[in-house]
Amino acid sequence: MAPETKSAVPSPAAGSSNPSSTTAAAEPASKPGVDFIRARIMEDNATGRYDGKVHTRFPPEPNGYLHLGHAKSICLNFGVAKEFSGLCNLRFDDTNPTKEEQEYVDSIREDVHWLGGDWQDREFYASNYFEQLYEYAEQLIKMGKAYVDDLSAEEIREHRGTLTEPGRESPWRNRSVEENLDLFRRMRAGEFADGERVLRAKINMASPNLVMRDPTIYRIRHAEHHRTGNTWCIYPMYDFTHCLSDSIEGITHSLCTLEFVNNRELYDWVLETLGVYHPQQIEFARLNLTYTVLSKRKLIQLVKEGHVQGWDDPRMPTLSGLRRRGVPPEALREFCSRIGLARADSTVEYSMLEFCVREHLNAHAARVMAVLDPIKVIIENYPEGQVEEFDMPYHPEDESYGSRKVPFSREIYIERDDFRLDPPKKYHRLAPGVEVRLRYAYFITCREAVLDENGNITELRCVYDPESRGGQSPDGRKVKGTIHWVSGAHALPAEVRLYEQLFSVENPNAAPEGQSFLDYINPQSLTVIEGLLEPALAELAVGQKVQFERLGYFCKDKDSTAERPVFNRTATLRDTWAKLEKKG
RNA sequence: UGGGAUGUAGCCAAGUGGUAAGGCAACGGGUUUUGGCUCCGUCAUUCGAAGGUUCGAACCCUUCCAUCCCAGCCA
Repeated sequence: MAPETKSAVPSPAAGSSNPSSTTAAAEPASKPGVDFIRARIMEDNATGRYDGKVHTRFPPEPNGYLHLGHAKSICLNFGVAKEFSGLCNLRFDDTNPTKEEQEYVDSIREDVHWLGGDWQDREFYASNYFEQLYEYAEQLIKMGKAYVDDLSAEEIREHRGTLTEPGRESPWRNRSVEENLDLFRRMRAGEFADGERVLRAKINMASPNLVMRDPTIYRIRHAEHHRTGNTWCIYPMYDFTHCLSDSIEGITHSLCTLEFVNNRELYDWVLETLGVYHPQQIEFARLNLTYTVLSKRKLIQLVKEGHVQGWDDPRMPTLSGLRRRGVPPEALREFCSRIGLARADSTVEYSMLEFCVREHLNAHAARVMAVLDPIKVIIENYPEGQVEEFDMPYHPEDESYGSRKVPFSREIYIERDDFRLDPPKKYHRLAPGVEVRLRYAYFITCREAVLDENGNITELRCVYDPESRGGQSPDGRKVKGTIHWVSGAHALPAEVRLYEQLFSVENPNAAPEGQSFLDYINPQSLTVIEGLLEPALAELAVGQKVQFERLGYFCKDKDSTAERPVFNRTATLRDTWAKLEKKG
């Protein structure tokens, strides 16, 4: 980008030779130490296990939108693959037709790509393997390692035993191979209704690990699958499908979250019993974040019950929500890198995410001026009808961002919070008799505040110092405050959406008996206001990110129209004055 | 009360027998035409607890405590 004056607001994407979508999910700015998974991969490479190959996969079920928790997994799986010159597949774990939809697979593809995951041509579906999986199931039956059970779901539960007592064997457990085969084939042929029979692995009803007490591996579901339509009426369960999908794809390291530790024994049993290629499952702690919920069930509820305006509501921790909010994918990758990877349950503070967002945007967002809570200022000694233009840089630390012209006139608007009739100690902004700098424009001194009958300030009368043009001190005198402004005659009205945490407590998941996380929804999570923007902002593209000086980072929303732009507040700037004032 | 997993600062997290990295947050200060950024400084005599082994223990042993996961024909 040429360092010249221009009118179009530069965007980080346009100013970078590396569009985010093509950089791998693997290049955070900070270099973390080696975590236990990478350590293990290095060890496997050293010992020649898997022939030095690294092949991972990101395996979402298309039953909802991806969120921050998935971001951790995406960065891990695609990151590890990239770091070790390996591959990472995108695999849809679509074995439950009643919960899955095409809309979700579309959003997942978009979100993974946006975050930087590149699966090239390796987009797979567990449903692609249905025939092969069926063959494996028959093989298990022939080995005497699986049987068709006529027990109802409830009866199976009763037979399973409890945490402390062993289970009991089903009366159908010892059917002949021939009978099992016949029954299983008839299950496939659609001769039975949903729930009438299941196929179970024959393992050990007394195992202390409940997962091993003859787990169901196929159930009957007369339902239309979003990919296979009505060709199947029996569907394999997760525990049977996942390990075999990993095996079929030649996965080396099957990374998943801690709640699957118990399932690993079954993962290994299936592959060992069938005698097929055996990847290793490694578990890590899932992500928890303060002030938010990251469970699919809860996110679905927020959407379906209308507590938010959709999966991409900017308050949602979904990737589409964060994207719309203005969070750059680079910030998310940096976040995932900074939170580390371990096996201890943990809850990361939201401030960690905010830091990553600000860190990236500070370096990559153009600075512009907007007044969100305007109060009119008349500059009494400025000639009526006169308009000047000030050249203002788009970025204080990066000349390549160029600059734009900003009009100035007799009537301007400043932030209501930048004036006090009776300023507290250490208040550096405007007050009666006090001089401040209008950023890149002039020094002004407040002469008088005009109040209405209720005592509300309606306008400020000020005078300016013509010698201070550009905001330079004419005689070396200092002003303590510099405030932003917008010319009244040139201001561009806009809808601005100010977001706060969706929940007002650190852990909305910890609702006591009889209450729910919904009771903690922050009623002020969204405030819509009318703001005034400097005219250069008329040309922003949807999705473009800027800093409104002294206020925060904002992103132009897709709801914008030609007449009326809409902005989402991505994050505020750090505000040490607010902190100071609060302390008194 | 069965099995599994995990406990290092307010929050993440290194550390794997030689005397507690780093980051976030917080706090103090310098700088500043964003009360932003940035820079400098402070922040664990102690690693869930108690015993033991050792010249030496967050790391090894024993016991105890706490938290999380598992009784779907969900993933």
